[in-house]
Amino acid sequence: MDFVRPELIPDPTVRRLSLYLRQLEQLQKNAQLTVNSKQLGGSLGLTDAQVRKDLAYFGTFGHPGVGYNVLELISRIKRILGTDKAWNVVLVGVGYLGKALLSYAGFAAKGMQLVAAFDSDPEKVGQVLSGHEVLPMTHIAEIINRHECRLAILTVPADVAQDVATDLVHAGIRGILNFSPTSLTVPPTVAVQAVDVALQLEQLTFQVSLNSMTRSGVRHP
Amino acid sequence: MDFVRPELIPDPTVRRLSLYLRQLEQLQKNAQLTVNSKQLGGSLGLTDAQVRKDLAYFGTFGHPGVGYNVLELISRIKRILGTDKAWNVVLVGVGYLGKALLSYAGFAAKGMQLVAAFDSDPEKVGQVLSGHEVLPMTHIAEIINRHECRLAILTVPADVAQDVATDLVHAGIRGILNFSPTSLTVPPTVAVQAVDVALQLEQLTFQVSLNSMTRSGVRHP
DNA sequence: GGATGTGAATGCATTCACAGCA
DNA sequence: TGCTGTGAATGCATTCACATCC
Repeated sequence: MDFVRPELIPDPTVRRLSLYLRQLEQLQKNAQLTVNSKQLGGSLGLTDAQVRKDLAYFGTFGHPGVGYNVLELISRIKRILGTDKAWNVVLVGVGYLGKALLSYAGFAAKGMQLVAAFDSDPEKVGQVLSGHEVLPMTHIAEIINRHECRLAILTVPADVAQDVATDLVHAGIRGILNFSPTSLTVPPTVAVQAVDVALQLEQLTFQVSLNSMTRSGVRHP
Repeated sequence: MDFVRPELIPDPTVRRLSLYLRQLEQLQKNAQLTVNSKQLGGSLGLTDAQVRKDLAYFGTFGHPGVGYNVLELISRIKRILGTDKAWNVVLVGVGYLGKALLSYAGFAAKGMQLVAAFDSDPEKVGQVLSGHEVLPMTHIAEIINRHECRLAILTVPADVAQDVATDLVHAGIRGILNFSPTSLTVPPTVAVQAVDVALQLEQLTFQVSLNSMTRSGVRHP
């Protein structure tokens, strides 16, 4: 990577970087060559200043009077996010969700190589799903080592998630995409991203309840 | 709901409310009767002050010198989030992900009634998946009306997501759980929660790259 | 002219620290 | 004493506004 003092980049900025990338890839498909901060932010509901400040954390790659070169910006952001390289990934827990993720094409598009899937259920071990053989949990450490995996997708039941996570970390995993509804405790050298559909549904019901309140019912001036 | 000036509650607070609820339900299983702000926050990596401030937005239901009554707090938070009532939900887009979500038990646990699934593919229409018959898209408005659905789960390809979302909103949907990797444009009366696995993977690769940089490589003082 | 990059100003969210209650 | 609820203080993130450059 090529920016200074990386530790003090705001988390929200990194989130938006992914959004910019998504938007830019769309523009690229439409054969648009350059984009300015107002356009890029507008479709995402962000201000132009926000976009410029975000990008400025990582260097200065805009062109005053013109905007940003779409292809250039795509490649810069990919390098920043680390998706310009290939990553080997393991998936643990082949339930409904795990199966769905095994057949998810988006991983490969982001440079993710799914090298193996694991499950503790002997019934599932040996099955081949979307081209991936399900292996027993006992092989986790060996496979992670052999393929130098740094990322894991965790789709096991909540009550075993912490134990599995600890094993993964010991085996060398440095980032976990956690689909189990539990807060994992891991060393500070390990990153965790939580995906919790139930939680997001609750956010929705809250917002919807709120909207229906503030618009129809009593006004709060 | 029973709190004043709901429009000025910080978004992060609402997110954490869901986390508290998850934690509290765990405590309930362990038959713990009360919990103080330090315990509740600790397991989630939050300070005690944070917990107290969050809860105080919605009233005063702690007991000085004691803490919070677990059962009472669960029921209060559920009421705040709106998950004490039942919600009818439709799912649109029966791909790999849609199928996985149809068999997801977590919905029912949060009071969600999945009333129908829709897909535009004639091959899929008529199939019964996890007890839900797949209906053609032409029936969306009618079903939403008949069951007074306010929530929708959107698992269609990105290029049709905006059109489907617009239809859903016209049919009366007020909250969308969006799994398509696109930013939806909807009226301010409609809430959207985005679930983007590819995006979260990018966050992970960023953090992992960062960690391996700042720990082994050059230090940035 | 048109758009970037950036210090300064603003606006939020988190943390502190303590009064008050059981 | 132990813990809550909360104004005050701090710390971040966003927005403003303008000097700068193509």
